[in-house]
Amino acid sequence: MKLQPVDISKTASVADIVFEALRKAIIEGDLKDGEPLRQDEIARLFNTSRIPVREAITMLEQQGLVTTQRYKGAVVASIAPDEVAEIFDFRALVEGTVIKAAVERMSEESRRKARQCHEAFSSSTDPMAWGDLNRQFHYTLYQDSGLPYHLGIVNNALDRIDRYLRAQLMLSNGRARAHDEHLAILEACEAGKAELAADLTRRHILGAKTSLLDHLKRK
Amino acid sequence: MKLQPVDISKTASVADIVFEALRKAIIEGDLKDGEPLRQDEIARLFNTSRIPVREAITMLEQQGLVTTQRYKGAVVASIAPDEVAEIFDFRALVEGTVIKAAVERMSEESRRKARQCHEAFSSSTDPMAWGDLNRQFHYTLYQDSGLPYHLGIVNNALDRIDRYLRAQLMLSNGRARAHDEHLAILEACEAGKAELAADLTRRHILGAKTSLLDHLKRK
DNA sequence: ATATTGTAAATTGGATCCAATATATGCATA
DNA sequence: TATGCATATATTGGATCCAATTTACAATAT
Repeated sequence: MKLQPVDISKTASVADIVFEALRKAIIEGDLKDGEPLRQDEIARLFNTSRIPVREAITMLEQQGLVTTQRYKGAVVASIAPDEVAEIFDFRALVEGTVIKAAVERMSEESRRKARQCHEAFSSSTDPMAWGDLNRQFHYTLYQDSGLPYHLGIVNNALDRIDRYLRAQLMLSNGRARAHDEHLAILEACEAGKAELAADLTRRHILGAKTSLLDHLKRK
Repeated sequence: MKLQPVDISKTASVADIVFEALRKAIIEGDLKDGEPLRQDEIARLFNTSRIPVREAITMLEQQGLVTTQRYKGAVVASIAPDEVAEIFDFRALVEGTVIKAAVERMSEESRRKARQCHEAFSSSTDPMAWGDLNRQFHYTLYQDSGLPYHLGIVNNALDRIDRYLRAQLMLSNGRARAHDEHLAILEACEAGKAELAADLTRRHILGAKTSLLDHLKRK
């Protein structure tokens, strides 16, 4: 007998499913800043009761993706330019450290996968896919860092500003620039130059920050 | 008529109260690693139903303070030495950055309050109070950083290892050493030496890390 | 005695119901 | 018309109930 074992106790609850769906909708910008989340409406959409929906919403609140007021409900969290800037600074700090650790123990497999992501990013013509590919590229480079706690925090930070990152990529030369900078980072990783990769990553993130903030102010 | 206005819509729900109580119990070590959280039992303790308890538990899970398994329930999250080490590294990285920003804009008020905390820490004979005073001291020094996002993350990291920090303070010369290092940090802040304060803070945290890990291994 | 199976008790997940609060609507009045 | 008030409706928070699953335990077989 050969069976692929599945740990049932880790299967997703209804709340998990609702949470993931809402999270995706928020970070992809399908649910806009300040848009209210009606428990009843969501429950109907998912053919369930309000209980799992409420659970999903409290999860989202802990993640900072929605804000709730007692008896008024939850709205998609809006985020001030100041906080966007701070999160980019934070990312530069942490992701720099993470990639440095990762380069020193990066597997051949990860390098290959990263290059694949990079190529997919370059050749994709679907602006909606850019955000995913961009994120996947970075994540692949971080994977081998051996710093799961750092990675969790980085992922949460990325969730908070994903919408803006996507917007930034669609700016005039956002994607071309990302392409070039990604390539430089990738080459540093492949050459085993950890400190260089860290430096390029930091600059990559801070560059995206200024570019995005310029754009936000001009509007 | 003079009234202190209170925003009713921000008053705590039952779930918030339960959450805070459980959080406190976990970080102070009253609830031990791996100890199960029975919804029914907790609900009875707080004279409420299981619904707010469940909400509190999902909040704790998002904070990483408990882990849950479907249909099996929640237990206080245990934390491997590796992860303790990683969190200390993370703290050194972020808190160094935070205190550097804070020194450059620290108010007279905050400096005075920090010194008060330091003195209270020195003179307190209650080992249980040390943890609080230690944390309050650091937090006061970080307050003026203008980096609320960073502060939130740091607070969460502290929650995760608070138990171990308390243990570390009670080690042979843990408190004496903390006292000396705190004093050095405080003086650097008062002298406006931001980079020095950052460096001392990083070393303070990494020192606590090695001291604690040594202790964990010896056991 | 040990292992295995079946059943009862305990526990969690989800649905439904009620209470508390907020929002919208209509009416009266200046 | 604009303002204030009262009521109706909508929405969230919490309690209770039922279903799904796990855990404890007794009975049975080897």
